Amino acid sequence: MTIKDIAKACGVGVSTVSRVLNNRPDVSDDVRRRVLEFVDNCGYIPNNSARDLVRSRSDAIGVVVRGTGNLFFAEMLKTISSLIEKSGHTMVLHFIDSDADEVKAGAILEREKKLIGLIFLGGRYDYTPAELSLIGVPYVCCTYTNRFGSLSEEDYASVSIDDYAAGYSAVEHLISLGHRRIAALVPSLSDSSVSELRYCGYCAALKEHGIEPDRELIAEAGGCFEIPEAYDCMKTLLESGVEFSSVFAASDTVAIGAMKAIEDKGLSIPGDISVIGIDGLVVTEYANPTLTTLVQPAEEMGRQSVEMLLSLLEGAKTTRHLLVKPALRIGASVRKI
Amino acid sequence: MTIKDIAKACGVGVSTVSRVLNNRPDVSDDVRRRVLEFVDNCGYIPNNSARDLVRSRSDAIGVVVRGTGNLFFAEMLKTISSLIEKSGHTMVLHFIDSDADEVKAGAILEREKKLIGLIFLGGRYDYTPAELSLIGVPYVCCTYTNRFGSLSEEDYASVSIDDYAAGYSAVEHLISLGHRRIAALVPSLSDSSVSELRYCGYCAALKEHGIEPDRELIAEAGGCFEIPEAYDCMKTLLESGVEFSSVFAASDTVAIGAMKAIEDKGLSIPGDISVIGIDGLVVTEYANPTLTTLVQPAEEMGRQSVEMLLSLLEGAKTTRHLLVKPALRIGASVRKI
DNA sequence: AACGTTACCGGAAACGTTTCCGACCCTTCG
DNA sequence: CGAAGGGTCGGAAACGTTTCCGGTAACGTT
Repeated sequence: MTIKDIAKACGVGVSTVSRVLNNRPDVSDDVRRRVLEFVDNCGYIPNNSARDLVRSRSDAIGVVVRGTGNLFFAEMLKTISSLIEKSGHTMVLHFIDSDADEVKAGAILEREKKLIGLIFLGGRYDYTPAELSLIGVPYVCCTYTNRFGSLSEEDYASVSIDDYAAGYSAVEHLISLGHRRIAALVPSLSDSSVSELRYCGYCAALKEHGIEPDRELIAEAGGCFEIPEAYDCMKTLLESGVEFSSVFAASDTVAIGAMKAIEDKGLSIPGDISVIGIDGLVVTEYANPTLTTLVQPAEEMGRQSVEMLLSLLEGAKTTRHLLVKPALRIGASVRKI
Repeated sequence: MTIKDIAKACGVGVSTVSRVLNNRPDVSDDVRRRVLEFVDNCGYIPNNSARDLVRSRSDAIGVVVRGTGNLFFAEMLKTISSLIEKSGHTMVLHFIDSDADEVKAGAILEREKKLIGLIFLGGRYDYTPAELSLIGVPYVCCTYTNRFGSLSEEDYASVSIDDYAAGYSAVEHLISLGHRRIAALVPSLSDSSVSELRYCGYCAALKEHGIEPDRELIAEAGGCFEIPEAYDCMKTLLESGVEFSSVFAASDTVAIGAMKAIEDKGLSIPGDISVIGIDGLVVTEYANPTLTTLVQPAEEMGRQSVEMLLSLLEGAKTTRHLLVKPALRIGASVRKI
């Protein structure tokens, strides 16, 4: 069944059928109705390859995910996937390693699959306009904030929580409960704007309250917010003998690893050490103890990313930047001292 | 840059270039080398739309995931995605709700995207040959075992752990440590072969050891191995006043929810109640207490699924069935009584 | 020497759509 | 009454590839 068959069956030309199917004007209501009615009943499935060929582009939106051990992305992916589908597009998913270059990966993907748009999940912090110009289609950087000014506002679109505020709030919460010696567990700072910003929030909150950040309390975990790396990192910190009453984990997955390391040392949470995370993963609501964390709404952010990309695809010239406010979710992993 | 350009540049015909690019015979070594050399240096990107159009099929493999809250699938997806990519195909991911029909969804997806193959993650237990015949391309049912004989071996291909054995071993482990009153927490039995089989393993192990399964100890959670549903289900069971010393959770996510419910009631694990799961999620290695579970190797199973599908695509007539043996991972959530 | 076979190659059709262009009819206006 | 213009439509080119088919040259066989 092709549009040629439809044309023949309806006694019209193929171009007319094409116009009807694409909601174009220049078709009389009478013909439009006739064609539409026939199409509805004949089980016609458009041939995307043919459309893509002549338009020399596809209907696919690429999603590049960096940091696959990060459960937060898994939570977002479902929303993103279903919204992309609902909008009539196809999602092309691409996982990359934490040390890979997502812009390059996205650019390759774009050309190979003839993407019309891209969503990046888990960004570095040091994009340059030159790099980004490799990408020839609209894109949204989700989970990325250009806090360090390597880009101007018009260079990109973004959806993220205010990672700086999240780090700041987390630490402020600890301080408000009497903590002064607060360790920080952050994934490779240079790899991610998220990590970097949350760390900066940590430092700022400390300074704001008259506490000088202590190099000894800052542990840089490898990887991309993965649990095992966080565990190892926390273990090393504990064995270093440095004193602290609480841990600021740069993400919930990091917190999960950290909590385990603490417990394995025979220490209790929050009895001996308090732990706070950022992300608000579902699973940490069911952890023991329940993690106190700053929630970034996965579904909301996924939805906003897709909607923003779609509006860019429709030609909206105003590249927007959405900064969601993180919300404190009080668990049982932090105590007053 | 098209193959026509390449043909012109190399002084050969387009069909020759096409043959070279597709590794076809009937090309002299000399010409082949010349074309290949040129192609390597000119940054040619094949136009998939054109290829798909003339072949009237794409290069895409569909992955239909049912039960999105199940973290196990998230762990598999990365492997599946990267292997599909590495094989030169495109992955089309499709999440469906726990009450949706994955065969129908797969069939639609197949036609719309002109898929060449499908992988199903999270299957029902009651497929019929008639239903499956809706799917016109090779497919692999991952996480599905045709234990109930509605299908014959040639009707499908599958990769899964021996879910029956997993349920059996889990319960046997509990019994070997002195447990006799073992509650079972299973997601909607009728929805999933996995759930059903693990439950059967549970019953069989009990009977084998002279314990009659007690209806009161069996709690059916809604949903698809989701944490919150499991929590609610466990909570209800605890409040029902039935006595038991341990819980057989049909999956690790179920176990996570169950453990939380138990702790929220002020009971300790494994002090008051032991918990055993199935899946071997990374996150449960870092739970408190570490979950005792039967590991199904996510990466291995993802790899096998893709490889099996690829071999089917190459025309292998032997539909295979892989049944991975689950491995007991001892944690701290079960105690001897 | 004639013929068959093999290896290699190029031309051209075909895939199903979009879109450009021209054509037709009808209305309106000078 | 003729021209202009808008509304409606169909034909055909074009997109870039694969594949069928036919052709040529070289070589071996009878």
